[in-house]
Amino acid sequence: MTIKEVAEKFNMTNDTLRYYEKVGLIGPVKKNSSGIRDYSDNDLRRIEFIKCMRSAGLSIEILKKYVDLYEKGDSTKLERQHLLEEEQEKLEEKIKTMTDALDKLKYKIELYKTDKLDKYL
Amino acid sequence: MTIKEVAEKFNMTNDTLRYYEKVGLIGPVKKNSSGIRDYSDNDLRRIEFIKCMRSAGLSIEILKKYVDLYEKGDSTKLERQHLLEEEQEKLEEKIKTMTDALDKLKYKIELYKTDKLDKYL
DNA sequence: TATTGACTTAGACTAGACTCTAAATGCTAT
DNA sequence: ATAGCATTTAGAGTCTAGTCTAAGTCAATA
Repeated sequence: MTIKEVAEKFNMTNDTLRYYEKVGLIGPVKKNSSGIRDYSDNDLRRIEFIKCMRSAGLSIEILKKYVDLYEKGDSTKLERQHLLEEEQEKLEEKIKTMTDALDKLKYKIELYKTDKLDKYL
Repeated sequence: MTIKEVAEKFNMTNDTLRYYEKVGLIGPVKKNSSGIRDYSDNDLRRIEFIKCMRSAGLSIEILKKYVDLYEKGDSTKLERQHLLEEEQEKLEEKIKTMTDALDKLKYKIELYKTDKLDKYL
């Protein structure tokens, strides 16, 4: 699969794909005889995972750490699990924060709708 | 209230408070005779709102737009409501995205825990 | 064969949101 | 009154995560 096809499939840019490869989140992707990337199914699986985690706000740094551990082999399984568990906690907290803000936002909108808005911002 | 007290109360830095004031999210905050900020209750209310919305990911740009509309008076009520409704939608989508990612993360952790991990990242 | 368009690289640039620095002034305690 | 810490300003610097540019290569088409 070409970079363009992958980019379209996952709704991201060619630049971002090359950038992820450069920082070591994916690949190195195989190139054909004339130097053009040809993404494998395994590459696609990784990209999907990375994309999903990035969209949830996991940093490139933490994902890189996870990928590096994975590359080191089975001996890092427990460490990888712990890393993911930490990110799970952070994510749960973030979702909680956002849900609280959403509730406040909804309440304020309700004040607008019922014209019970007070004099403050 | 001094900038330091406000910063502590809301767990942010003096710099951030001055920055928010510079870009027009709050204030201008009153200064005492020797030029030092003295935050009013109204300032605090604003800061709390801004802080909450920022923590949910609303951009400074959009919050500035909201504040500017507020400053223009009652004639902008409907526009403000619409702005908030749009942000509500975005926020709901973001929470959904994050919840989906969280589910995948939990599933992967479960694979680690039960040692059913497949050979992929 | 010439052009067009996709791909490649290295490296510069950008946006957003702070965060820090320097130099000046002010407040408090000794 | 002097030290030592907090505050002020303008403006520079930082960090993250891309995004863009320039210069070059390659394959397919007119």
